[in-house]
Amino acid sequence: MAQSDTVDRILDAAEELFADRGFSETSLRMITSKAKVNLAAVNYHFGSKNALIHAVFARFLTPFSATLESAFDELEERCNGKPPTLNQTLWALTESAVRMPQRNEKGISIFMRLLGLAYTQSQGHLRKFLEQEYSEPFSRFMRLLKEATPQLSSVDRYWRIQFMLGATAFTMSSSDALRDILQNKLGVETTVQEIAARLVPFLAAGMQAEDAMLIPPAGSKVSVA
Amino acid sequence: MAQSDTVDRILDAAEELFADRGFSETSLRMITSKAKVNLAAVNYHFGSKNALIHAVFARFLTPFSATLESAFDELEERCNGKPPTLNQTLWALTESAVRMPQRNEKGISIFMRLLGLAYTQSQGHLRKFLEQEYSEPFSRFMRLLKEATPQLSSVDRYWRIQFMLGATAFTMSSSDALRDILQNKLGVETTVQEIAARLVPFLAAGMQAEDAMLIPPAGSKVSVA
DNA sequence: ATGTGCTTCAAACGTATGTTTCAAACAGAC
DNA sequence: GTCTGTTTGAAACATACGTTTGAAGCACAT
Repeated sequence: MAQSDTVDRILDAAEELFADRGFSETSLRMITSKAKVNLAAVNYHFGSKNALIHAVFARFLTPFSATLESAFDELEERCNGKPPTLNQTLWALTESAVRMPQRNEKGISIFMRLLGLAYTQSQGHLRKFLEQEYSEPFSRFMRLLKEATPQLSSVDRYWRIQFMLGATAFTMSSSDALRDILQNKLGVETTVQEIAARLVPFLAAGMQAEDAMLIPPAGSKVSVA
Repeated sequence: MAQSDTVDRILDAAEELFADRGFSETSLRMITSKAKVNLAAVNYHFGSKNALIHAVFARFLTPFSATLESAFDELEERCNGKPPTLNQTLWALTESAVRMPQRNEKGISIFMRLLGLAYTQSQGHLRKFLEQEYSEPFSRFMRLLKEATPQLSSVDRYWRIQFMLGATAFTMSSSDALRDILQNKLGVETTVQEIAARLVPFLAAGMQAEDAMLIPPAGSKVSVA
């Protein structure tokens, strides 16, 4: 699909294979043979496998972060002065993700899966790269979350953000498989948009949960009302 | 530490390295040199690297699933007849995890990280192994969740369980890194028990969220039919 | 002490990986 | 057409991996 330019063919193949199997488990030979290009092309065009990984992320993260920035701009303008609510902030994010121009029907799913891998697969170089390149929209999102949940302590907010990230990345990364299971079990069709629409209330509720922070003493029969 | 039996030394080293770096990124040579045993010992005692991975999981998952079963037994008995609440069910799970006898101070953290890896790192053989060996406590947990949330539709419950799994697996799989970040940023120390204690209220609140499925704010192009 | 079964050891095997090499093919400018 | 810089191609490189081998070591019953 798209143009038959070598660089793009490599990126397309790498993106899909990385999302399917992870980084270490995907060899350059798999990528180049799927892309139908010569093995040496990766090192010629990108320099190294790690640089290819960075390029795969940059290709969708750069336009996404631009879309996100303008979504935040619009949101803050619409709220003129007052901080956007948690729901508004989360919706701005998911809408930006869903509205991204997709290379194919699996686009959003691959997108999410890669983001999840970036976090869980402890590739030091990737972490460093992402932090350097995309710290701005990330911190802005964090700031909006902070302003939308002033009742939370910094520590509480930090962890709950991690929980949100996890629920999102995990669900979206395997959304294809999960959709299939649901289809077979209950005969229900589901779109990614619908998953997002179910996810956001879950996240918002969790984020705003009453803090029932009692670490139950050993032996206690816990009952959190 | 413990006995200097070769098998245990290998398991100890493998467990720690797997938790630190993932499965594919950990070589048998790293494991055997850390364990100070001969390279061939792994294949001699376990048969293959995959079998070693299974053994690492079995060593803590078998006693854990036993602990969990009895925690569920006790919980259901205590509720005599009435289904346990969502909070009770979630706490029974996390308590069982936290109370497991630890090999060292990093025990629970390694435990969680490995569980997270099992989900996120798409090792087919591991998935199959875990499903075959530990399906019973898993289905029981699912049944308890169903009884604790009768107000949810099957579809809603299905997705929200995925969200819970995701938040948990994701957070736990990178809990060390996340703890370090928190330590550096806010100077706060965190134990795994505290993370779990923060996670449970988040999950419970998300699970029981009002189904506000129509939230997309004004100006949104998302329409969830 | 001698033989037996299990365990360790150093070395090698075959395969797969990321990377490099250098000649051939190509495109566009003159 | 010829030259020039860029891209492709097949092959090799060095290294790392999981696994296998066969001899040596060991504990222990006879």
